[in-house]
Amino acid sequence: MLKGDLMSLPNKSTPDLQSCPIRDVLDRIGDQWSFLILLELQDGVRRFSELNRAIDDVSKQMLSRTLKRLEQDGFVHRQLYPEIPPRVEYRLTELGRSFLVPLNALVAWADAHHSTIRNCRKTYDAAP
Amino acid sequence: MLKGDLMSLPNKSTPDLQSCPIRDVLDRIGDQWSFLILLELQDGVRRFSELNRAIDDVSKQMLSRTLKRLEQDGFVHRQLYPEIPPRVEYRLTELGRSFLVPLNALVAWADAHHSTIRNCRKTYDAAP
DNA sequence: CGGCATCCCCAGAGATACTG
DNA sequence: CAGTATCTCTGGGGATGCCG
Repeated sequence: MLKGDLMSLPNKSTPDLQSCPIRDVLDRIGDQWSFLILLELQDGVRRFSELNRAIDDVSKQMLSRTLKRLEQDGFVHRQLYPEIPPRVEYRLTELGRSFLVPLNALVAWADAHHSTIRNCRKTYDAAP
Repeated sequence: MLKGDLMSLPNKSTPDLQSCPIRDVLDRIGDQWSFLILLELQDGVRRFSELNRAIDDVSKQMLSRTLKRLEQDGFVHRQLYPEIPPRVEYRLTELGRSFLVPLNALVAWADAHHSTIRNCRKTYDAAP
């Protein structure tokens, strides 16, 4: 039952975080914006400003940084049209699309269990 | 295709992060330790010190804080045995176990695509 | 329009020490 | 053993402004 995968989690004797797949991946896309961008791109191509508007509480600074990292890791493809004014389009790569599967599973789980979690918090906080 | 779920992602007009399930959930378990703890607990009951040893680069400070949050959110059950010296056992709740499904999907994905990602980074960084 | 550079600031992680 | 308390400090994110 994923024993093999878990064995590749050994924090023991592997001070290098990069060597642990899940830690390496989550350190990159576990931030506040990455997954929102990926979800936004799942419907197709988006321009920078479109993403900025779609995720309305992200600054263009963070959007820029996050997109660059996603591009760097191969989740996203960046296409520049050298027009004036410049136009840039972002789309998911094959890798990025494949990531949508586990990501959407997570979204579905969160959606299904959110109210339960919120109730747990209330109960917990109500206790002395 | 999960359109319904995506519509519940609207950052627009919902300044309250709590109201977005996936953001709320990921803000809590998207940190560096939560998912490692959950994975460690999937094999059964663990004592505090066992977790501390299993995840060898977590401080007991952070382990304690993270466990408390996981308990608060209902992922983990904490059982105190009032002995001397004290003994505390942690185990997954039903909710916690259900979360293992999407989590393990993510682990499997990371495991399968980690080398691809690392190659992408190299290629990207090599480019001028 | 897209995106860096710069400055600032604070939540959060580490270190250390103490307690039931 | 299983935490909590306090302090410190850093790095990641916001705000602002400039550039091609």
